[in-house]
Amino acid sequence: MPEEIAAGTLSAKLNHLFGVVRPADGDEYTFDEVAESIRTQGGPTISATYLWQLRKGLRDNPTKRHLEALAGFFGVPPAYFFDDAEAERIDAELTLLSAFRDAPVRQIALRARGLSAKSLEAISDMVDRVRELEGLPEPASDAER
Amino acid sequence: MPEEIAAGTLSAKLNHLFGVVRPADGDEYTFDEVAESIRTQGGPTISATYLWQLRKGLRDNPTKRHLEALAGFFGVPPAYFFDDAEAERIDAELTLLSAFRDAPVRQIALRARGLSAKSLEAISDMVDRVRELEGLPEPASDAER
DNA sequence: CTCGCCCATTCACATCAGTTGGTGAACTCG
DNA sequence: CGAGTTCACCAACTGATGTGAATGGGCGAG
Repeated sequence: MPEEIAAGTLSAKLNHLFGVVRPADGDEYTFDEVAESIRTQGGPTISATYLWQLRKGLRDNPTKRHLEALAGFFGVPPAYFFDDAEAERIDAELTLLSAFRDAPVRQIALRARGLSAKSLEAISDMVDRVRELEGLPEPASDAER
Repeated sequence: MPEEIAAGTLSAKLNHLFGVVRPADGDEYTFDEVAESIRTQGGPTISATYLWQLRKGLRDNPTKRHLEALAGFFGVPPAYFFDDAEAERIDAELTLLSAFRDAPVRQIALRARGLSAKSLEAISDMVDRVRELEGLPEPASDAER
């Protein structure tokens, strides 16, 4: 039985990339080839062994420069290695962004800035009550994670 | 004279983020606060000292997990630290978003979403009145351009 | 002024990211 | 069949990343 690889891990992503981006002749890139290619294309040194460790999941948590190099080689944005883990957070971000496109909401937020904690709390309560009055559902809290 | 910081470096970006995303009372986050906050919000441990080193540019090349944590704290996608173009684009939004960075304010904004125009107006008026009560100046209108 | 606190900065050190130098299995070509 | 290559895989080590504990400056309270 092949070793389990949890989805969304760096290991899984690298594995996928190796499978998908291949040299002209059909077979997967070899660890040495990738290492060599990265080095010659001006990237940082990266050992074939280390590539193997990353793909196997023995090492996760590479540094910024190595992530850049890997992303560069496989032709994906560096975000590719983060997205899944950060998907939720980015979603939250998008929710925020869409909220502030609503002009009146934005205006309120801008003006609420700098108010005392007490006042903010009062206003927050009031918004909730009005929300209830208008029959809107509980909004997704922005806390968590 | 302040030390030169080359544009586009991690140092520069962090520096910018510190300047832009601030706690409720106007001053910048302290290194301890950031470290503490990241830790309590389930992130990896990160020392105040290390944050300082990164900001100062004495260390670049943090690991994946630390990048995730930093991005998470400042509310930017991890790509912010990689792609310069992306960083600029996000910066533009960030300025506006800075109002929402203040957790309570953000909460209000999220909950105000979807309310009727009438309710929004009422709340807006209320905010203005409280603002006046607390002796805050007229906020910069977010109108136009 | 002086005590206490908070904060940036410094430095000595520990931990873990990343490398070096292997072993053997599989595959090629005499 | 061997001798030579090439590859995944392993393990012991090196050094950069990241930490903790100490230093010193700034600032408000008493």
